[in-house]
Amino acid sequence: MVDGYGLKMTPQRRAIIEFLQSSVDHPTAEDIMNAVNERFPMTSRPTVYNTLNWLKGSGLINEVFEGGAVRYDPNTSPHHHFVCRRCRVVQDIEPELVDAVSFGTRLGDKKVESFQVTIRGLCQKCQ
Amino acid sequence: MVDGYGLKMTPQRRAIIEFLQSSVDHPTAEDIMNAVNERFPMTSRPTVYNTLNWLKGSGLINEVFEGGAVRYDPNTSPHHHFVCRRCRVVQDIEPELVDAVSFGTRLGDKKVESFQVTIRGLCQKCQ
DNA sequence: TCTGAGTTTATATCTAGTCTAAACAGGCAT
DNA sequence: ATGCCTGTTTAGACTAGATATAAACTCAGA
Repeated sequence: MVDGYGLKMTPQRRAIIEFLQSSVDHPTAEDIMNAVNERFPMTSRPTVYNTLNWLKGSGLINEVFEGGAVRYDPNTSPHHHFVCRRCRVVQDIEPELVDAVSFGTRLGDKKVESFQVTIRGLCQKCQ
Repeated sequence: MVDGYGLKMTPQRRAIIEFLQSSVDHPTAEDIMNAVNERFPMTSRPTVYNTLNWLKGSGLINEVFEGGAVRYDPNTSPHHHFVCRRCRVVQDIEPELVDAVSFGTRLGDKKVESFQVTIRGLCQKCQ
């Protein structure tokens, strides 16, 4: 998974990678730290974050939901959001501009209540 | 905006609501607190959060991005995510299950680089 | 005026994540 | 083998975002 990315393999990093590869439930950094500490007690928090940020930078893993502060939107009609990678501005996207995601109220076993499309890229100013 | 929701109007709440209504850029709680404090110095952080949570519960505003911990996903192929409202589990949704969002590499003035669909509802166990 | 429900405030606390400095480990030249 | 250099790990301090608690305040209604 990692060869060729210039990463020096260490037991801690191997444990983090193996845990991620075996996981199916999108663990948080905390989950990962707990799991790795069962095999390598005393693996420190910064090591976990260092490794995760590095794997992310190499494109080997993705962040599913960005953390950071919650943002509030007074527009409660259905619409989507565009986030600029550079300046972080968030702009509303009217739904008709997007080829609507359309599916029933069920998705396999799941009862769908709402969905949100987050589009990422560069805004006009940042291009 | 608020009449009929059983909310008692106070200057702080009015300022928060008016600021939100005039905003187009999805402010954070911090942004809101700073803005309200220009009109009502010493409006405390808990008051801002109380009011926001209350407006959210009344459906008058939406949270655009959930805060909380970042989650990591070793699956780097394009796919979407389902989040259960009750148990918070996150499951991968293969893209072919969703009527794909399709649009060009431009959306008006914006350069689109990626997009992510987050579907919310109840998972099988929680229904 | 008094009372009490609801609101605001200050403060403490919690969680997620980053920064810094010191200790440590391994590879390479001498 | 010894010493140096680079990169890694660790502990601990720190920051930001958010919540909990308890005391003080406000104001409508008796």
